[in-house]
Amino acid sequence: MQDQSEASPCVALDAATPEVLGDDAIERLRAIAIQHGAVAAGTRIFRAGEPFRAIYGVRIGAIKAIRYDGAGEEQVVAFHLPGEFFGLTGIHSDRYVNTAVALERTAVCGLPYQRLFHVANDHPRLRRQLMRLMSGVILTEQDQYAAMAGHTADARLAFLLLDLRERMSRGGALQDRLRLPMTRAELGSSAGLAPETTSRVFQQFRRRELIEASGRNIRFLDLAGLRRLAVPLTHPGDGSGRTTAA
Amino acid sequence: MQDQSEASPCVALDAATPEVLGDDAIERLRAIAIQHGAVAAGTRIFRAGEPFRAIYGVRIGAIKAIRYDGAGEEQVVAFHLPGEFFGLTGIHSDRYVNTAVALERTAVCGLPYQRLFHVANDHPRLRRQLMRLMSGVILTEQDQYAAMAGHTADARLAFLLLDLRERMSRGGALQDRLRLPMTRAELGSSAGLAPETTSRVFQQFRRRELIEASGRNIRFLDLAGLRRLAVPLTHPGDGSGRTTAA
DNA sequence: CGAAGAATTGACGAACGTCAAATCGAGTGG
DNA sequence: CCACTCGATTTGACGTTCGTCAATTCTTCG
Repeated sequence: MQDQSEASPCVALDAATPEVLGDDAIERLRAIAIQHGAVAAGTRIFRAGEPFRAIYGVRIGAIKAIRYDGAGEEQVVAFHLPGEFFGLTGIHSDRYVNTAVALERTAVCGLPYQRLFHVANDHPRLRRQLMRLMSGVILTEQDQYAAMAGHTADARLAFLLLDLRERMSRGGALQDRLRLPMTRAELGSSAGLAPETTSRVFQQFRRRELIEASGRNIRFLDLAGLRRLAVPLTHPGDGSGRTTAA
Repeated sequence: MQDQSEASPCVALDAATPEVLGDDAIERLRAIAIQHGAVAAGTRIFRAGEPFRAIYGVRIGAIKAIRYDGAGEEQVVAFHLPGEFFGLTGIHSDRYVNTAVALERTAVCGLPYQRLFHVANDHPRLRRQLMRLMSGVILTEQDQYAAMAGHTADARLAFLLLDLRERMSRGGALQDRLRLPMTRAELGSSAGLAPETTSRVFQQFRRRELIEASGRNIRFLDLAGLRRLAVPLTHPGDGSGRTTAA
């Protein structure tokens, strides 16, 4: 279930091991994957409206997927962390619909879609893995939606923090410290909250001794308390972990 | 682009014509598709936690995908209209994560996933179509999310009504009348709003002469006005229509 | 060291949820 | 066919939550 994201998530699609995909598929994926070097914070990987060419995996760093609201206001649609894939919506539209921006120094790898499709032509197990990957993205999307709709600012942010904690500890034990790659404003935007509200909820969490937070550095003090606040996300009979996001 | 949903959306995957899929693929899809008879409102197609077997398409009627919030409160995740597919999240989890309930007299067709996968083994174009389908679902999910997050009740409901109008006129010209398959409470829940708020916004729309509404029957009086209210959904350089939803 | 952006804090008002009660409407059994 | 009944919808009153505007402090990076 764990992976070595830093190596290349594009070759370990959705945490698939070589045993799952087969050596030949791994080999050919490696051949078509484009390993991009690290880029600075603020770099755009692609922009909304550009023709779709490849899906991307995060190797190091973090990505935000954003849209521009009517008034040109930025709205965060999702965050993408190491081991996760993004740009998948382009498959349907032949164009990217979101803009992808690096939140910090970030390295991604690209899988040109046409070539990926050709490789999949020879590898049923890769095909199955791709379907699982996309299904997992739909799932995370729905989880996020359900966690936000109709809940208080407390519940949304508690959910987001716990979610980020899980996703940022891929392949290792869950940490009780983490460094957020995004600003309060970006975190709030992804939860449909104003920056000030986000900041106030952080203060409240501190007062209640649920977390310590100095700037972007977070320390979890009371996980049980946070979980009580957050939306439960009842996946009945679910023992498995989370998946990559769009 | 149009389809004959009532015949069988399972054979016209995501509005794919026979020319797109090829006659043989169509034939084999027809062979594995299970055409279920119409069921009464309130019937559960599947429940969260049940083992995943098939993805479903809506032929006639409407489906709501729901989850149960911590306190056992029902939360609407999505609506599914004729021609659209649901149950796709099961691919990842091997279980259904939502419960699917018929909102009115509804007929669906099932595509057993293992068999579908086998058919796709022989048909690259079907594989491509499946990827497009799932990508489209991710896209609609994100659209919905972006339209709800951080916007007023007015904007959310205006968006939802316009969205339902488009989706309920598949294959035909857009109607300015439609009959909503869901209650105010369900509509509100899917937008993260209380039933009372939903009702009040409807009253406001009536006073402003944006719509007529008696019970579930809606008539659009001022589309331009509604669009001004609703969230723009800027898909830059986008001339295409919408897609099926999860 | 300085500057620009990020985070915090306060005050205020608008938007929305909650509780409660009244009305409407569709389906049902007699 | 009609009265009845249960749920859906509406309406009102009220309190809470959250967004907005504005000012201040803190960080980070050049």
